[in-house]
Amino acid sequence: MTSSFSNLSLAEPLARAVAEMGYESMTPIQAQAIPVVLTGQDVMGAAQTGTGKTAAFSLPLLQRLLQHENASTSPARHPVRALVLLPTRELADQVAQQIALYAKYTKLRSAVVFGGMDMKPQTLELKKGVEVLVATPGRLLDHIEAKNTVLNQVEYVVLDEADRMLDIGFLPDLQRILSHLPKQRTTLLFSATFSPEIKRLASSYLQDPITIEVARPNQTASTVEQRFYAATDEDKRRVIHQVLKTRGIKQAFIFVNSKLGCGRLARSLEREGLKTTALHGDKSQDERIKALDAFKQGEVDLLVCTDVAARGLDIKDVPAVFNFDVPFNAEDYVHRIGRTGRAGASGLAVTLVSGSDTRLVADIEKLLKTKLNIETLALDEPPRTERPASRYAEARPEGRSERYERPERFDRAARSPVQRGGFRPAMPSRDPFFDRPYEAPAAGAIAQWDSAPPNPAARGTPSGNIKPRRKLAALFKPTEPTVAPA
DNA sequence: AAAAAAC
Repeated sequence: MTSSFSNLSLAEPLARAVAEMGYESMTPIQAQAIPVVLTGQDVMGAAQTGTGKTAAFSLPLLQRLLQHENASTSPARHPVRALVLLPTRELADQVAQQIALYAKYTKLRSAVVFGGMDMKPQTLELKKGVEVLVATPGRLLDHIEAKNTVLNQVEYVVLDEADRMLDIGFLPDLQRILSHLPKQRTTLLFSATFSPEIKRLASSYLQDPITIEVARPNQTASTVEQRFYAATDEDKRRVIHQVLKTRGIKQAFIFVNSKLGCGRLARSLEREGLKTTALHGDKSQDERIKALDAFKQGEVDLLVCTDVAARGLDIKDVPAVFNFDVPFNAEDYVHRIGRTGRAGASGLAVTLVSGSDTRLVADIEKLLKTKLNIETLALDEPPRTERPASRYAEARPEGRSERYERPERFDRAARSPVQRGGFRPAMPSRDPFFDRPYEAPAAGAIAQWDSAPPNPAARGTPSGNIKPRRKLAALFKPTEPTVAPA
């Protein structure tokens, strides 16, 4: 059985677009999903991203839209007939661009709506009418409420990254959207991971679904080398430096668990001489686009990001992924490291494990059904650096006061930084990072606590800016063994 | 312990 696109008997405009894009043989997910989607049945598909999933559902979807005219409306109107929902703006954009390419020789119109952008251009497009609408949930609900679009003619719904769309954070929005759709419709769910709960929940949205599993669900690509290194929070950056150096890695994603930590880590790494940018959901859409672009263009080497970038982003040839923080959900681990080793390329995934993360690693072991070995990396002695006497001594012109050093001030009314007639000082790192003498951990040791201040009284700061760490005494108290009731 | 998605 040859699985080539030319055997599919796609409608001429679709076949032309596919040929033009250089597609010849189908990927496994395409070979399996396309015939099923063409029948119009519901689908639950487990497939790694980067395997041609978007084409796998959108080509047969477009084919069906072309085959079956919508009888209930005049051809002059363009009701939304297919709705594709995604959990992040970047993904929505990416999928919409692909669909637009596939549909470019058809008369079908497509559009994408997501937040962080002006409503008006989106509204205009929706009012002109589109057959295929790609969206993130929040903004779509906005448009529904503003009556910019009506979804009562929708024949096909696709939930991409379905496990995320069905998770508790998205579910209310999703249910509201689905309540606007006809009950009689085809529903397609795709994800690389399906937890048992999500599977159960998903099946309540599907009618007699066909299950497609091209790779075992919840699996990682075999081309990705997975490493787990024990490291305290302090040592984590040093491990990153060293792995980048010894492996000769040029570019990497570095995942963290919080937006705050994301900005902080990016700044630290930048100070340490690595070209770094940060990507997280508190950045403006403009900044998000710029960060991703800079990474794609190779202008920066490291993209420090939250799970906003964990799923589906199609960036070619990312040689490595670091988990600076172990993800809270084991499923997210699978998605994160799926950013590397795509389409058969080899990749490296390094997860940095501190003492409090062992539980999370155990969760990953359970999900992957694999024993994971936590190693200790012998770190090189860090180079000693010469410090100027004062932090800004080199940059401060003679006779200028220390107060002159802040280069810009923020104008609240104008919502923008105001340049002062100053200079941007060269900022030597104050970070003890490079200067700290290194103590090699015992083989197999896991850091017991991350940089706990030696003196409990020193926790917090007078300004109260820094929250005290967890109550250390409680952590070290021996726990009573629990006895099962008789 | 968090992130994402609307203004």
